[in-house]
Amino acid sequence: MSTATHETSPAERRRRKVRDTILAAAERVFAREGEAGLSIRRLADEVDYSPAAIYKYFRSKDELVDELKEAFFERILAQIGLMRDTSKPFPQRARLCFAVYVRTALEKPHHYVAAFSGQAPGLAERAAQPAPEPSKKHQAFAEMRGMVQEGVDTGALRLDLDAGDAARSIWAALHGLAMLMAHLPDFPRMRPDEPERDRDAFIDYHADLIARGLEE
Amino acid sequence: MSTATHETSPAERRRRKVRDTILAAAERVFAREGEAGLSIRRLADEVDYSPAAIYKYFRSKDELVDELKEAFFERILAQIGLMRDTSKPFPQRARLCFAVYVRTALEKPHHYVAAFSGQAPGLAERAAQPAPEPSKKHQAFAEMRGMVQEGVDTGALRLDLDAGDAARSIWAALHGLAMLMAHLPDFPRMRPDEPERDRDAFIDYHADLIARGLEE
DNA sequence: CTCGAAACTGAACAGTGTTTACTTTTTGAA
DNA sequence: TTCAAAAAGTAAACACTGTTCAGTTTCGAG
Repeated sequence: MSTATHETSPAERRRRKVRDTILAAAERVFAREGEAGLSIRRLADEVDYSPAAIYKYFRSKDELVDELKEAFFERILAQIGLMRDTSKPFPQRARLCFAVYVRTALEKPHHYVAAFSGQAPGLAERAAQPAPEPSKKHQAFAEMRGMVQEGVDTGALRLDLDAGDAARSIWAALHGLAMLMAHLPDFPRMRPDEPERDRDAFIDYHADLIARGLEE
Repeated sequence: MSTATHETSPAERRRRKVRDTILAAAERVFAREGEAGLSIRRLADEVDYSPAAIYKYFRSKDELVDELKEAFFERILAQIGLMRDTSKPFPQRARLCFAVYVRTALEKPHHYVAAFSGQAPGLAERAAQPAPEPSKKHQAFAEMRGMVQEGVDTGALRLDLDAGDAARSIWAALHGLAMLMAHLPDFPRMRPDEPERDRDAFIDYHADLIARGLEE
């Protein structure tokens, strides 16, 4: 190192730029066609490199895709974070927060589904890192728990609630709707002969039902 | 046809037997290793046929796997059906039914996850069949709706509930827990430093929270 | 026994993620 | 400026995948 600060050498910056180009191209394809549509060869084509070149920037396809997923979950985290400091009263705020989670997840259904499809990082490679992931998922969970705790403390929610368990349950319920809607393109409608349904409205409905389970 | 009834000729029976053998082998592998671990070549090896032979019995791997998934969902349907005629009072019965859905789903996590992973049969091949699937999924949903309707009619649940919407919401909430637990091998626990958690107990907890949202 | 249909197979096609050996380019110091 | 070492990039191969096709073998009814 020549000067002083942990600077970025020109080479380093150039490298980072190429890496980002690859990542951006991958993001484009992935958003439209999901993991199935994203092949290394196609990606290499898109950025005008050889397939092998990709491996100079990412250890594997999984690692590359993981980065896309993490980035997306960071957005989910940010969006529900925005709800935290809203001035609305608690019951509304909670419902809004729930709905925002699902709505944001559905901005990129392929990303969201993929985030819960890869091998659970427990069976395959256990004891790899001692503290592998405070991953965005966990942060999103922590955010939920914080909100529940506030509700319990202020008396807006049942007093006998354990914030952790309640947050887990909430998360599961929201996750389910997100997954279902990501999978069934017009979910609230279940048969073709039913009338078209408003997805947004149903998300609110679901959020309300969850909130009710915590209140009373 | 020679005699009278829609009988099964020896050839037909032999064919069915081979088909079932393949299906059984596929089931074995799939239950242990999921769709990723089930390749046509490996399956062919397992049943001592050539890979091409499989295609005399199944149009594609997807069709084969679909049969495994449908069969499994039939079991889920049967299990929650058992709860219907239980003599327990409604609130308990509902909670039991919810829990049974999740527990049965987790008997074969790979099956359950795969059932919601294949392409949503809407974007790709629309207008293929007019009435493509009253699939077991829909029947399971219908079962839930029936239960909700009973609860509303007997006054055990809120009177303003739409049975259809409520059932959808319930399904989503249960689906979420099943998916989460299928993905995270020790779900209620989120960090390795937390104490081990009882999965079964948490399923009951979740079922209770859902039920509360419908009562009061 | 015969002949057509059904069962079955080996080989290939087009695709996948990944690795290896090799060439080209860039870089930092003498 | 020169020169060697390191980094960037690549063609070709490996070991897979689902699937198809041209054949061969087996079987069952007339």
